[in-house]
Amino acid sequence: MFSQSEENYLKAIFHLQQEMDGGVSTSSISAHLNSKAASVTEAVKRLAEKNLVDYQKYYGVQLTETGKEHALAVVRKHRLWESFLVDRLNFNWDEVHEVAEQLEHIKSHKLVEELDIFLGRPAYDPHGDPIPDAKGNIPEIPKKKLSQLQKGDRGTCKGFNDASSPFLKYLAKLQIGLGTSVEVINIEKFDESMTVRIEDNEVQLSKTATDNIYVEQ
Amino acid sequence: MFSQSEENYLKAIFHLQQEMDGGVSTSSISAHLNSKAASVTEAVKRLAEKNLVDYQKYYGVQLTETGKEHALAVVRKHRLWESFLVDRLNFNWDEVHEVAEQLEHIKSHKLVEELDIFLGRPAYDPHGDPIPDAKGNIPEIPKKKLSQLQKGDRGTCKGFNDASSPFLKYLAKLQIGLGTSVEVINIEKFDESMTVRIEDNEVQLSKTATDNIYVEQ
DNA sequence: CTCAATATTTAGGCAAAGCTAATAATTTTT
DNA sequence: AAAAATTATTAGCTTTGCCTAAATATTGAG
Ligand SMILES: [Mn+2]
Ligand SMILES: [Mn+2]
Ligand SMILES: [Mn+2]
Ligand SMILES: [Mn+2]
Repeated sequence: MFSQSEENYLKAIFHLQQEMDGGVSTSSISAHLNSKAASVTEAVKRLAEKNLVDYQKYYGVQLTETGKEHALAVVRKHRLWESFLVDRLNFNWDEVHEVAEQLEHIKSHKLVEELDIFLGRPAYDPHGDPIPDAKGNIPEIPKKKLSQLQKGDRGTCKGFNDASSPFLKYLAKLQIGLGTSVEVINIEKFDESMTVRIEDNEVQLSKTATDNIYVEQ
Repeated sequence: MFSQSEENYLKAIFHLQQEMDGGVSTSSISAHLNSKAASVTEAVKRLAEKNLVDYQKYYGVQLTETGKEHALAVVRKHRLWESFLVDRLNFNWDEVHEVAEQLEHIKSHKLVEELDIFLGRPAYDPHGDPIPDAKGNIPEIPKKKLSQLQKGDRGTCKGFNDASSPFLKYLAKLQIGLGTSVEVINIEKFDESMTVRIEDNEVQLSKTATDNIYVEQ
């Protein structure tokens, strides 16, 4: 039906439009996918041709209903496969993303459904991200970044925005994972870096790091 | 490393060279992959460039050592995934081939090894085909076609040459599966069709069918 | 409000993979 | 041993998807 490349664009646009409002810009897509802006322009033209996105020259793209449905189906597959790899095949949570990037493009309705059943219809993937159901419903949890907390606030880690292996390994080293309790001890004015308490240790986190950690207060 | 298309060619050549001796012809590859001879010629030139096959114009191709290793790795993945689909995800044996055609191209050494362990290192896939081990070793079982048996001979089904859904459904209807005992009751001279006994029933099988059923006497 | 900086699109290339039609080599038939 | 039939290769075109460099539109600073 759709090519891997097309699916990657749909997924990227889906994720980006959660963050921004209005159209998703050519440059944000190209940054997200490590490609060049010119390639993105060409790609979104093809997607618009197929009615998967609305595209206004110079003003970015937005997914159509069909485009969003398909993007959600890809996200569902990605997260189900990540769950499979961690829960059944002894992968670490920092090893699954690249493989899931490939597996998410396998086309078989039955495969997705049976995998879902086999895994016991999980609601969240190993990184704490919600898994859309077969109809594309996804629990809209209001996400708060750790960087948004104030001095003295406490919270529990609910997810991470960067699925890269280096970041996840870094978190593991600091003993930060899903469900970890954190307390903001101090925030440096000049670089917004944070001192947080995790169990009995105090650790320093850069703004870059705290921007990528989601918490629930 | 290698593209899906390249892997499909390697696998096709591997299977074809088991049957013929000497070089594998352009036309046999194109028939196997449902493509045109001209496309095959171009593809084998690219494969030869990468030292995956030896190619002599007009005289077909043969896999190099590297080419064979890679082909076996793809066959290993195909058969492991088929086993996974049938053993763990409730697929029927006639539904798995198309999906495995996609899954066999997923690139992750760890994934293959963990899947193998998860499945209990199976030796055969759901169709009775042997699964190569991580080093590419594959038990060379001497295959005999049902069509090669004589009147009065008995045998046990060990595998099938055609993995297509229609053929496998046909076999299921006749109650023929792996391990089924058959006895040759009669062979028609003019079309080589066979009457065989399966349990207490006698069924008629065309030469086309008996050519695709492997037995052990 | 104008001009420079930034973002985006267009133009022009390239490689992979496929196709059809034309050509050339091999094999089979007379 | 030719001629005919079959098989394989080459030539020329197409689409997808990506790139760089050039052109153009938008935006933001003064
Ligand atoms: Mn991921
Ligand atoms: Mn994830
Ligand atoms: Mn198969
Ligand atoms: Mn099989």
